[in-house]
Amino acid sequence: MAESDFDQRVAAVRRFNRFYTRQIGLLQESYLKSQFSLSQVRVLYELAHRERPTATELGRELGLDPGYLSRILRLFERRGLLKRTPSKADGRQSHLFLTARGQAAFAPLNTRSREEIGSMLRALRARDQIRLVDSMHAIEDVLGAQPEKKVPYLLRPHRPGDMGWVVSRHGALYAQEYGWDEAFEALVAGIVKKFIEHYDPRKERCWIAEKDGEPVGSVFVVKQSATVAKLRLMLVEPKARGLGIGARLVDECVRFAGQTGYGKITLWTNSVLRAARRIYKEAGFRLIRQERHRSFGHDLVGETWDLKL
Amino acid sequence: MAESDFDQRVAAVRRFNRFYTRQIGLLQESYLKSQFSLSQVRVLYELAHRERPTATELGRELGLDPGYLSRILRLFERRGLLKRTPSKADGRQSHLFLTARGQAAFAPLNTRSREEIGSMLRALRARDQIRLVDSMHAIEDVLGAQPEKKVPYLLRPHRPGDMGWVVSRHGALYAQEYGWDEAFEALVAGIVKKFIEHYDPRKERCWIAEKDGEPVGSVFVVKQSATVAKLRLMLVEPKARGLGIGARLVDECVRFAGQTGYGKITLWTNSVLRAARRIYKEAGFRLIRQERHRSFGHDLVGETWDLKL
DNA sequence: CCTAGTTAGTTGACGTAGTCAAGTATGTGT
DNA sequence: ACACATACTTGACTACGTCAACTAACTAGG
Repeated sequence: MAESDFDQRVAAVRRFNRFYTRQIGLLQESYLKSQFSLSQVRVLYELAHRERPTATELGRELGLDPGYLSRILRLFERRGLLKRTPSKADGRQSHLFLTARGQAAFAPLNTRSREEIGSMLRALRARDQIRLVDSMHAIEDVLGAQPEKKVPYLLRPHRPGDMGWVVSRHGALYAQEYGWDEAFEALVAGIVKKFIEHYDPRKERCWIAEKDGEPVGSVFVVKQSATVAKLRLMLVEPKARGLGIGARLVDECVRFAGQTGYGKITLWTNSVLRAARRIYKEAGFRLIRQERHRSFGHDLVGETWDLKL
Repeated sequence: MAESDFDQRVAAVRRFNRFYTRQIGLLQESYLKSQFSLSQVRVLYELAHRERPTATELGRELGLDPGYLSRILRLFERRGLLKRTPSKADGRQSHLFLTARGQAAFAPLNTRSREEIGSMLRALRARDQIRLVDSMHAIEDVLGAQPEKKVPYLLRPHRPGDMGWVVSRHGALYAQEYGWDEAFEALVAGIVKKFIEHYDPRKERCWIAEKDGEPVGSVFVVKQSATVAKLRLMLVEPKARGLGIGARLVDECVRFAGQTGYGKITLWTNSVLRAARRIYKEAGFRLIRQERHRSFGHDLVGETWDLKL
């Protein structure tokens, strides 16, 4: 009796595997239209969601043959999607990360996948959606999905629509959190306008942090002079704070500025922005000077921070 | 708020897909050791569990390219694993079915897969097993797995261990259902012994019906003379009745006898075996003669049934 | 400090699984 | 009777993925 129960469970699991094999097959069809194979997309995904993993780490996670993976990575590197930095701890390893171009290549795949799942889900009643998601969690839980160390957000270059978001969220959040008036939103709008009009892709950059498909953070690097980069408009949505997104954004800017050949990166902020100040400090910026000013309807202390590259 | 919930659900489904892609990858590794590719195994599985499907039906179910499937089927046919009978309803289609050899080739794969899932499940606590299976059911339910038309059993040729099962289950079931004494089990043992000792693979055959990995039915075709085949020892476990296993077993015998070149298939049964009699009748057998006899502790009416091939 | 053994990653050689497009024969709708 | 769809089949192709051999760097033990 108990044994027969067990056999039925085995049969149920096998049936589910067949069912889901097919299901995954259907969902993966979209990759066929892209320039990447399924394995390549999986690698891209992991690269976009991990903190500078090593090749072995990826191979283990995805169950890929090391040789095969090595080739995929080499291809990505040749196409300029990927860079490596040698590991300090272990000379055999490298830490891998997507370049802006790699992030840009991944973004549409990611979006399409999300849209497909979204439209599949939308076809279900809300309670079925919940039942589905709960069941999936239960399975992952039982089968011991390790509590993923992946970062739950991803960075990507800006694209149409992002600039409006940057302006409106800066306006809304600073109003809400510090009571700043519309003058600030206007200032941001001006910065953004200038960025777009004079955008120099070789020397300037914008990153948007995305979580569950929504923008939740931004940062800009603009050229102040041939040797000085300026970091601007760093923002993280309240609901996405505590994930290290701010630090990651700043980190990305510093790395970019370093690689691009700037000698220094500078930024201007205000003393009331405590969280941001801490991030700059941790990233290695030094406070250079302060000055009082009245802006956005408040008396503020402006600060200039620098980092030598 | 509601939209953010929705995004999180999409993210959860995507995470599960990644997780299960890997999971399935792990479970499928065993096929690498076999002589078949994953797709071939999937095709074999469907062939073993469906009633004479057409190629299109398989292709649709498995999501395979028709050309690719056609090649797989041709290969199976060349290896003698598969036969086709032209469809009467549609001249373009054929109905596919595994030969005994095909069933024999599939059986060990099936067993290994079941063992692997079994050992994975055994590593879980009973309540986690239940939670897993329930969740899988929920997912299939929500995602609308069509209420599978597959037969929940499969036929395979006999293998070591089966004969003991045939003898003991005949003994036990006839004792339980009709009160027959041990003389019947002895008779069965004699038949089985003779079958094994004189087994002629070209002209004789045994099928075991299996459900959830357990034998649940049997039937034998033995050579009575050069032109007459004899059907013997048809049995279906009570818990597996109502699935059409009996009819399928008899069907298989008739087909085999026909293909093998016999002119007639005959069988001997007793009038009390109502269910079996009906199956024989439906398969096209005609009652040839009856005779009273006392056997196994009861007064019985023996019957001989024939079918011209 | 040396050695043996392990691990990270790379490369070459290879086969076949799977795709795509064109073709044949049969069936279906108007 | 016609066009159009469907059920396969076949040929041609390739890139996906496997396997084994190799180098370089790390680790452990005496």
